Amino acid sequence: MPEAHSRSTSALAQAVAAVLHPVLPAEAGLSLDDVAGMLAPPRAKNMGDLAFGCFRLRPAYDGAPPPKIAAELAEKLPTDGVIAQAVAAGPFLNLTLDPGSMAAAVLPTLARGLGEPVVTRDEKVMVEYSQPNTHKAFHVGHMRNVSLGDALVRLLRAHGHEVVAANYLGDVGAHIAKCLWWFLDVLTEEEQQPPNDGKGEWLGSLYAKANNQLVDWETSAKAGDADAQAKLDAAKARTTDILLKLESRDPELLAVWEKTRQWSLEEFDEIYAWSKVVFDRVFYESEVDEPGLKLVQEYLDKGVFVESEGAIGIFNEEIKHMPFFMLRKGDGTSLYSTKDLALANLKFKDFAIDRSIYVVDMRQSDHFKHVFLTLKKMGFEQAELCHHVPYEMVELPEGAMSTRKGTVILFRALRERMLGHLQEAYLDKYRGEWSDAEIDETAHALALGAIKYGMLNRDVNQKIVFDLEAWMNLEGNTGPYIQYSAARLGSILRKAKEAGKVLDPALVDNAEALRAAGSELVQPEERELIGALDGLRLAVFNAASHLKPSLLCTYLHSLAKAVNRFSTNKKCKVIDQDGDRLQGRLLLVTAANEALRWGLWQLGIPSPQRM
RNA sequence: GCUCGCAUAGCUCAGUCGGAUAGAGCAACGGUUUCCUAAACCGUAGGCCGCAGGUUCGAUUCCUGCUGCGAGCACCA
Repeated sequence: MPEAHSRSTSALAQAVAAVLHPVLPAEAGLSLDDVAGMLAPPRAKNMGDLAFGCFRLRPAYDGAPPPKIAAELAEKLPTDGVIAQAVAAGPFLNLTLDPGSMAAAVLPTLARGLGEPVVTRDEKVMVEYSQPNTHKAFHVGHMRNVSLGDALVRLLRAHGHEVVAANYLGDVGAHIAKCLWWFLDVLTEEEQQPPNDGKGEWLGSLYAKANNQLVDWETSAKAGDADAQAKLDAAKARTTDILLKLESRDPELLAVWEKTRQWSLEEFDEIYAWSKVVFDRVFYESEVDEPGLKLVQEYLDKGVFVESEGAIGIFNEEIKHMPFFMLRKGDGTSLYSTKDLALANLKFKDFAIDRSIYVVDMRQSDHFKHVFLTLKKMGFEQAELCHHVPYEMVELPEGAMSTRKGTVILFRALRERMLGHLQEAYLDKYRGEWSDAEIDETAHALALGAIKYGMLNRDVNQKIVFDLEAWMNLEGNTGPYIQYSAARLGSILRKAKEAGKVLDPALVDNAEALRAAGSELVQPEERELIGALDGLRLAVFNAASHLKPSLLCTYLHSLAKAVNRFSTNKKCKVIDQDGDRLQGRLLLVTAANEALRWGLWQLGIPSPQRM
């Protein structure tokens, strides 16, 4: 029976609910799942494994106070199965569970391996993310979007959806015109040669120079500088000329555009490969600019769109503070908005999706409200199925990133600095002992852990202040901390195997043996770890259904803490055990190792075997 | 001005459906290694959950108003 790796209730809660539910009065009207959903870990560890709040039972008990209900339930509850002890504590019923039952309920599914996602839901979802512009630099800010979009793709798949991961590259538009203006009119033929390495970044620097020059001229012109005004006007005329030629596919310009665009695309491919991000479909703005303009003309003729100050657009009065949504510029060229109309159409037509998610920063919230509203007014009913996932910006300690001020951290510099630091601080000590390839691979995995976890471990509507030094510290609540706790578990399994001690593969399917092995897991750290592992599916469920990977981050950090408490405690050693206790601990370590690695991978973070 | 977001420990942040004594990380102080990885673990200290009302048996959580910070608001994407 295929099953998505996410559930709204945990395995332990379900096992307990099966015993608790029959004891509750039918008048309470609670289903088995309701009861399971009301069970949660108690406030403090010494209160037991699960707690049941009796507040909602009040009406069924003629309004009796919850503490009295809890006391009554504690009396009635059978304690010879999964529930070993039931104690009323105020309005709560605190339950201590039988170790063998806990282990049997939680560990086998994890120890078997969670594997690849299975489609269990009807809703097919497209997640569009990344959307970098060609001819512009790729920097840390873009990494938040990539990390977030990729994690959402993975989480929705784990949640049981069929997902189309889509990218949408900005390969046409005003920024291209500015870059090509600089490239063609300012650079000499000799200067037009890009470096062998980092062609895309080099192109981005040309765009930055062009843009800075235009801003400078504009500033001077406003201050009354006639010369600057003349230069600005000329440049603007030229960029418009380039833009028009680009949209009409002028052969000469097209050749330059194709050549330079390719430099950026190659760099993006390299970045995505390093980031372990894969797209099922890449859309290009260049494939929707013409269809977009056609749509604008069509709906202008139909009277849905109107002309205003030379531009074409629509007045969406629903958005009071800025009702006019421009769809075609006065010079006849297209805008981001123009292309978004055609793109939405294309997505639904080509992929038969049921839901379309746009991962784009929060500043575009009004834009997408306009897009979806406009689509609806055009009679495109599927606009209802479009959904913008906004997120806050990434800033530097000294303030917002600015290409102009040169304060951006470009991707390549970020990568090199992280890899260099990780090797020097943690991995160089293994030189000679490990192969260079393994050291490189481990540094790569840790760098991904640091940057992705850093970007994801924060609610989407919180700003991130990116402090490279702090993130490279790798202490505390970080990706590498979680990777480290998994590596330790891997190390335990590896050393146990060397000592000839392995998990009996038949154990996970043998109820009797499971109970016997599980009953040995009585140390507080072991019980706590089983309880923590029980939360994995719920964490994935919440992260996927709320589209918030940060929820999984928070869970994995608490799981890693439980793992490290177990690994550190000498009373929980594995290798010096035998028999049922050895099997119980091997089962626990195997399950925890799988949970951590699988959980991290749902965030796009690989786990090194050792570190 | 209008719209949206944020405000919780010294700093950076969690806090599921409104429920027990509001939790982590960093920084500070003290402790743990005859080592299944000290990138770890344990302990101490640290709080007007921005302010004022409202709803509720119960509010950090929901509602209203206010204050502070940030972002967006016509030819950029």
